[in-house]
Amino acid sequence: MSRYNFRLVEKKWQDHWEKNNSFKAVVDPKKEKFYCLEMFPYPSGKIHMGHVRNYTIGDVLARHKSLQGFNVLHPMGWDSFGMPAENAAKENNLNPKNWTEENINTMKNQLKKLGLSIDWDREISTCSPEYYKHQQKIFLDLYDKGLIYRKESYVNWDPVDQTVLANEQVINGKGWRSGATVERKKLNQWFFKISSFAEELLSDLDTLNQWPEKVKIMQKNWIGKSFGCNINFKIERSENVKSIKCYTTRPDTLFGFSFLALSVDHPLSKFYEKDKKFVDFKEKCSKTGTTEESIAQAEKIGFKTELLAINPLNEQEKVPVYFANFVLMDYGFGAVFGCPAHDQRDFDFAKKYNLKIKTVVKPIEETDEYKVKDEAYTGGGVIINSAFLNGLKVPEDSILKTIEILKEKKIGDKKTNYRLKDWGVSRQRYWGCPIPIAYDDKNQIHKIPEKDLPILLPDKINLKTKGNPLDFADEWKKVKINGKIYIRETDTLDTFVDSSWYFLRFCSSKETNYSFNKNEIDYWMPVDQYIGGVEHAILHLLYSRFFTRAINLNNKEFDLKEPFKGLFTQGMVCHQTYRDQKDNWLNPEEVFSDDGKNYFVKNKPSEKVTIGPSESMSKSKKNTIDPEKMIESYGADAVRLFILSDSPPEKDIQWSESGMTSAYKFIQKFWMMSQNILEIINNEPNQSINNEIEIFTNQSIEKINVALEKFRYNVIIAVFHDIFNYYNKVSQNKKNYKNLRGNFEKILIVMSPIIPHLTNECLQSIASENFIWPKVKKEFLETDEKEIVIQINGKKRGNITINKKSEENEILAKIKELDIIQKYIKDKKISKTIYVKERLINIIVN
RNA sequence: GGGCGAAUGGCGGAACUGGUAGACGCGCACGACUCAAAAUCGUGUUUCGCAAGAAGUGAGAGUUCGAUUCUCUCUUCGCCCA
Repeated sequence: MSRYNFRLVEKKWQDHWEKNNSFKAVVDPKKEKFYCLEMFPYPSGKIHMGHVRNYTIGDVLARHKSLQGFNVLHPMGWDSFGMPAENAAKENNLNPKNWTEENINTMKNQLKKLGLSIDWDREISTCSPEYYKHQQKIFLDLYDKGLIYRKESYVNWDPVDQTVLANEQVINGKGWRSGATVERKKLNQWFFKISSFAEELLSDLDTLNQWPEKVKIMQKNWIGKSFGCNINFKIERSENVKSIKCYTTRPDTLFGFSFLALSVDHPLSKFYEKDKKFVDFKEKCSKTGTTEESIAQAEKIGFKTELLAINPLNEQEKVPVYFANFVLMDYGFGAVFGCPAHDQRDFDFAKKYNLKIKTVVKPIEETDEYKVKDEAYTGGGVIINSAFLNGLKVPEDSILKTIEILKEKKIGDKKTNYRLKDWGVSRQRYWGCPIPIAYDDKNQIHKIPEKDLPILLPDKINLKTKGNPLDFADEWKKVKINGKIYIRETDTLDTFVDSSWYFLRFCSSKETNYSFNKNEIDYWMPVDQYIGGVEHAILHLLYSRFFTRAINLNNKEFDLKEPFKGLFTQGMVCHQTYRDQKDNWLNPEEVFSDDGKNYFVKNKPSEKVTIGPSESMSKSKKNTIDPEKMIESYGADAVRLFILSDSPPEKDIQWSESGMTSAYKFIQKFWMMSQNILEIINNEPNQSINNEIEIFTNQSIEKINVALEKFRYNVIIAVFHDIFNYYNKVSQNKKNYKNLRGNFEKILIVMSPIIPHLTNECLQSIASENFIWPKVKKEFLETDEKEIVIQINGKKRGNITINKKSEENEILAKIKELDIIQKYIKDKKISKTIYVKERLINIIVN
């Protein structure tokens, strides 16, 4: 018998699927649909193991649903705008378009070698004009709906990449890509009004019952709804202002008021612009980033004004007014009241500038003499030192009661606030979707007419400019609208925009006139199962939820709010890291070991290698494994099997060579065993039925069904091994039972989502083309007899096989006769027995 | 600092709503085949103990006839937010 030649077999089936268009999805109202989507990749060059894991998980689901009779949509595309292409093109004097297209070609071929059940007819690429034309249309649509606006605002500026960064692209005050210290800069920017959907995006999380709880909590925190109060503080010693408005979530600590802090961008700042000290101070503040994190970490500094603010609850009390670096203009009104005793930030500030620290909340167990000492007290308790507020419970009663009082006194008003800010989408980059806007000489905004879309990116461009290359594309920038010459917007859209609606476009990717085909959207949407990395838990998913709502607004043709019905977030692929004696990272291929304990450098065998912890695969740590090489050495089925086998899909997986070879060995021995079974089936007819085969097969399928529902794919692989162990014994028996063929066929079908090439090859010789997912015969899941556990005082002491219909006293009588039990119960009184049906019997003696 | 989650053999991990802890795999040991090795196959493999038996799911308590599973306290680690 020949070894399994995976190269021939896998090629054969991949060609077969391609030729027959096996995975083409067509709207069919008579069939129930299933839209299975994995997050589409960025075409960076080659696929990596993370992709293999992501797309294998999705493929198993798509194939399973298809066998169950669903009409499955399983598309793939490319998130192909973005900086890596621009940077690579700059370095190598290429065109980003060519670089991207080459990568797409390579990666598409690699994905095909994995044997994925993808409808390639629907392929999209976000950098192609056929795609971004529609994105520009959507932009104009949202602009007309008032969901897009332009404003001057402070941004995170990356001085190396010369571009604006989103808050989440700033990590520890540094640009996520360049690593440069991020600065604050004021620029005209385009914004999407995501904040106007804040309440809806928050409350509708409750409807997403097939999303991981963890992701919903992350989104909830990100939206950050808070209740609070607007308070007007009267101001003394100023000719310019009579009062300043603050937002606070802790009005109940108002008696602890000891300073008022303003953002340096507060309208009041204009009266200080001639004061050199203030200008210097403002300059110093601009060195801090704009993220909450960088502001929290920076040292708290202030600029004291001559103004005094009056405590509205105690007008005798007047406190200084500062400009401070920790107050953000776009949160509340750019002004906060400082209560050092109960806010750590205010506490630090008060310590630094020697301001009063008055305790107004005490923990329940403390006396009224309690005083805050080394740090602010932010916990619950009771209000003290606060006149008519004294005794209120913090936070249950205190906040709402205080707001009521302030409202009565016409000092303040209840207010809900959100942490979620509008989404800045302008990027000073070439390789992105052009914004369909132009400006006249008075800088007035003009829409590019829809008939002139798409606005193509200029082919010829000098990428070696500082800043945005499009700013220097003089010819391209000029545009004629209604006979007048305008200047185009040269910023391009954040690539998160591209991925915020691609799942809609997949439904009708060939539709040329409209962005979507209503028929197809109505049928396919929402995505039934979305699969991807947890790193996109907040932004991509939130933006997509926003986009779907924004398109839905005032649109009778489009009836959808939540794009992703089910969400699954998979873990990362990790691998051991290696370093040489000089602490340089080493590739796994540069390392060898004779004993599996001590590792050495391959071309310098005397040099010892330091083994680091297993970390997520990354090029910088050189601990990546090339999927294509693995597929070439072991075959796609083996790679698919291994990537699913070792850990539950939501957890990180450790890549190991031994695990990979073990998967390969399984493929080989399963093939051998299958050939033996197929031979038995074809050669030796036999009329008897083997009940055991029936029971084993049905139980195995049931286990697989249960595990599939819960994405426990690693458990399915364990069942595969059980199946091999069992059928291998059956094959050694060499007896052909009447029910062997049917049962083995079912086994091959339920294994096919994970190892499709091998199973299809085997199925070809015994089954028809159109197999369906087998139904479990319940009658074979359980037998009449069952082994149950005997416990004495809760400890396991033995087993007994009983008939399921036996009564408790019958079983007990039998047990009393057993020798192994005798010694535990003789001379003792049985005070109680507990019988758990078909599970165990517990005898209590004393 | 806040939120969420995790901790089970040498390793990855299994265990339905509280009911036989360690499925399955890796590794390891021994054996078969072989002149030999690789490959393959077989047997064993939580710990202590010759055995009977005892202990055992990060630590400590609690609820229960019975706890990996529920409750409380603590430790360590991971992720997110600050």
